Amino acid sequence: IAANTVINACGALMPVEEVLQMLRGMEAKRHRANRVTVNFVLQLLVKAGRMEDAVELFEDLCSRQRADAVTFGTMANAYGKRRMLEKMEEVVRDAAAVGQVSLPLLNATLDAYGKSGLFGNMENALQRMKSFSVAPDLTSFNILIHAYGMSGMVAEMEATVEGIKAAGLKPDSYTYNILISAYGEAEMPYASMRILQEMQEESLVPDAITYRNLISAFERAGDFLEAARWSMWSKQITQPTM
RNA sequence: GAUCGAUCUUUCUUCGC
Repeated sequence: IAANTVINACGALMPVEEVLQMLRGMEAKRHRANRVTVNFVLQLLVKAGRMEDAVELFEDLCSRQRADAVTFGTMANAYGKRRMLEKMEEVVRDAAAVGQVSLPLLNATLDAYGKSGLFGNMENALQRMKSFSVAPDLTSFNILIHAYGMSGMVAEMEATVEGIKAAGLKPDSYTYNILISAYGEAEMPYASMRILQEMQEESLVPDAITYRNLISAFERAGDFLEAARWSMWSKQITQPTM
């Protein structure tokens, strides 16, 4: 009934316990929580750091064939974020077994391997997408760029940026913010600045993250004057006079 | 029956481990 709506609307503000009780209450009364609601609760548990409860719910859903692509994606990401990579792969296998492998799930695995510095696994995960007949999207590319950038693998990163165009996609604000951060990490702040220009040429609006990344880039390179300059500039931009 | 909308994936910060 309306309990689905209540959970979806208020779930984020309610104690997790209450949400769980409500969900169980619905099951007890044979009111079936819909798939979105169940997935929403699963995500709540994950965000609350209650992996044990999340796993319990997940396994319950699996055993009753009620796990869908979002369910598997949520769990794969949860394990990936915790760097429980073998568990994550189990989820991928489970999802594959029932034909519920999604692009977000695969992207979550890319990110997990990338952030773990396991570039070989990341490449394999990328190749694996083909076997699921899934094409990498812009998020996939952003994940790869971030992974290479944060590890100072500038050549690989730039090759991946080329791949975006080759795939017929266009970089978005995430891409540019990641690149600005990456060149900063590599102590190439003027390359970061170039990226900001490109971003503006594409009519994308730099946000607070953009400026923070650029400021850090100059700070890391020891150019505190330029950093201060951008800091003042960003304050003017992001706090327009009223 | 189809499609769309609410739930999963990527950038800075804070906080946890």
